[in-house]
Amino acid sequence: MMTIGRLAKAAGVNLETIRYYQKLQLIVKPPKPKIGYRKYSDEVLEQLLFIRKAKDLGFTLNDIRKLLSLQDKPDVCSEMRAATERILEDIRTRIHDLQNMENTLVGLLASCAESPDCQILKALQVRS
Amino acid sequence: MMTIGRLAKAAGVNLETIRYYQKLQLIVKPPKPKIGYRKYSDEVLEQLLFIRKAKDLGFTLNDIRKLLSLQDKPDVCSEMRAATERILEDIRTRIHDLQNMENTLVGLLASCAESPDCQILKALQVRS
DNA sequence: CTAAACTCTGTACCATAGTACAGAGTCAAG
DNA sequence: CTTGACTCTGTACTATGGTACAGAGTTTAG
Repeated sequence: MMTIGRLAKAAGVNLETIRYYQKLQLIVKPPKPKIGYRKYSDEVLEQLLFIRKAKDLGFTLNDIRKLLSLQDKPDVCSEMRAATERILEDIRTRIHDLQNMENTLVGLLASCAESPDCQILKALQVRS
Repeated sequence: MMTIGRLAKAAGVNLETIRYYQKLQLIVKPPKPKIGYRKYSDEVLEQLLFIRKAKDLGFTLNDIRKLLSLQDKPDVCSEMRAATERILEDIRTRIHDLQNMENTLVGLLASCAESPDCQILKALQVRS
């Protein structure tokens, strides 16, 4: 059991971020004793580390809230797979969009090298 | 010359978006006559269409402000190339990061298919 | 026992890219 | 000449993911 400052250090996140996650219902806010500070268990620490890992994998906080809620359900695995597949789909779409942009920009740079006029500017301009 | 409502329709953007771009100094806010409404030229319309195209290519509004300011400079082409190359770099980094996420998620889904336990959950959890 | 360090609560602020709305002024059609 | 549509100004709100800070209460080390 620890106070919020130690929890933040242990999890490697900003103290304010923990309060923010509490507001978003990602983690539970332990009841405040009449006198003294809230106490946090190792379970909350593990949840914070879970959140960090999931974030690194591209899950949004909204995704993560769902993932955390799934952990208590009986059919965890299939729901987890579904959530993961949805996120994978999304990541692939983003990659595809970015590759389209990449190709367009590469084409613009190539045409720019061949001509004295600024082809990039021309491509963006309506009157040209 | 047209009023802001017609300009918005012609450019295919929300009227409030035009005011927002004015606030960000992306486009010039014409002086308000003592009586009557502001008048917008075709030049502003072209700038709005320019902004839309540049946004589709992945330029941020901040990038676009710089691009618009470059149009008046003598050495447009080289500055335009530099800006474009910078954005291309950025897009490639983003693609790379997303591909890493994609690989990790694909690996998780594959391991999940082989085991009755939820490998995705295990991968995210600290205690496991 | 006192003072520094920490916590609690509430609120405001950052970037990004807008959207919405109130209240006052103005324009245009019937 | 009135009424509905449009514009102007300023401010607040949306989502996302936080960060910062004031002022009050609490804990802990010296």
